[in-house]
Amino acid sequence: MATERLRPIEDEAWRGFLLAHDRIWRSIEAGLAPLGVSMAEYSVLALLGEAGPKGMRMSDLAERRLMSTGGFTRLADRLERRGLIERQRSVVDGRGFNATLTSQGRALLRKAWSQHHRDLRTLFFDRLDDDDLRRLAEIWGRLSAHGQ
Amino acid sequence: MATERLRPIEDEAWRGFLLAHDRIWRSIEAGLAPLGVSMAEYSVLALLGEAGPKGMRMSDLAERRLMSTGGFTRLADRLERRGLIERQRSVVDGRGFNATLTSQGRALLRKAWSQHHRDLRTLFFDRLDDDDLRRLAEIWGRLSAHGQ
DNA sequence: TGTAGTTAGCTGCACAGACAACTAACTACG
DNA sequence: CGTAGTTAGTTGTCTGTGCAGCTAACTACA
Repeated sequence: MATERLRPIEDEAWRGFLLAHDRIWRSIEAGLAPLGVSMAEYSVLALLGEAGPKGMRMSDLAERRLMSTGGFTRLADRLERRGLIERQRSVVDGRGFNATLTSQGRALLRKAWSQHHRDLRTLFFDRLDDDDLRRLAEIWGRLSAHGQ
Repeated sequence: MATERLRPIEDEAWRGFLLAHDRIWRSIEAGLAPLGVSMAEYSVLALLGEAGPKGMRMSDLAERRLMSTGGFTRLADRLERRGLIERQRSVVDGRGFNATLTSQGRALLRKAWSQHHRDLRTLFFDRLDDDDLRRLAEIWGRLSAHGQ
């Protein structure tokens, strides 16, 4: 309970983290918006793009996206309704579904990917050198480490 | 259009950023949840706490919170309905309202603040030394710089 | 093999927030 | 002073997501 005030440098590092994330996230969303995809939607297409023709299980997609399975069902519904992905009942597990990109989905992914990377460059990578990137990666590792 | 693949270190720095933010954000929300406040609600209380008895304008709060004024009206409604803040018509500008903490709000802020800082310590500050913090602050600065 | 427990995904409901349209109040300029 | 334009805040509507509860399918163990 004896939590004492943050020191200025702590405050700056923390507030900056939140602010930078917010700013960059919004910018990237705004870049994708003209293509009609949100970050959430884009990232599903990207995951399926990486997965190739065998696709991915719904639950794995939900987990990678860090969202609830309920929420992900709706997200997949939207993508399927727009003809960007397809769901097939899994052969090995009758409860599950396998999602794959349609060719339309693949086409949109290409455009979105290119936009996304362009924005990422100007917002993030152009402003950081390799030393920064290594340091960041190392810091993320420490922040995610299990114990304290 | 010649956007080439991300290098591994870029990928790691970027993905780690998103992941770390998500993880920490959720943990802090979870810490506040038993007190019945979300991060959004807490941060309004915190802003009003800093502002002192003179309070803050609705629009300034919305801006600091990086949310739409429409959305902020609802957020303020919730806090007011729970007796945590009060709105008074501004004396100097008849269109505006000034929000201030009630004593109930101040009491809740104290508890939430302490919880928030405890979590922030174990999730963030305990894992980073001053050199990390300085480096982060510097990086956030570069990421928010206007031009490229 | 049958039964108990678990898992995958879907659905109903609730809620936070965005956006656009609106009203009331302010400002500037002829 | 009056009129045109701007600003502060609210409201209606919509969308995305979480959670709890559900069904169907799987697994393990007696």
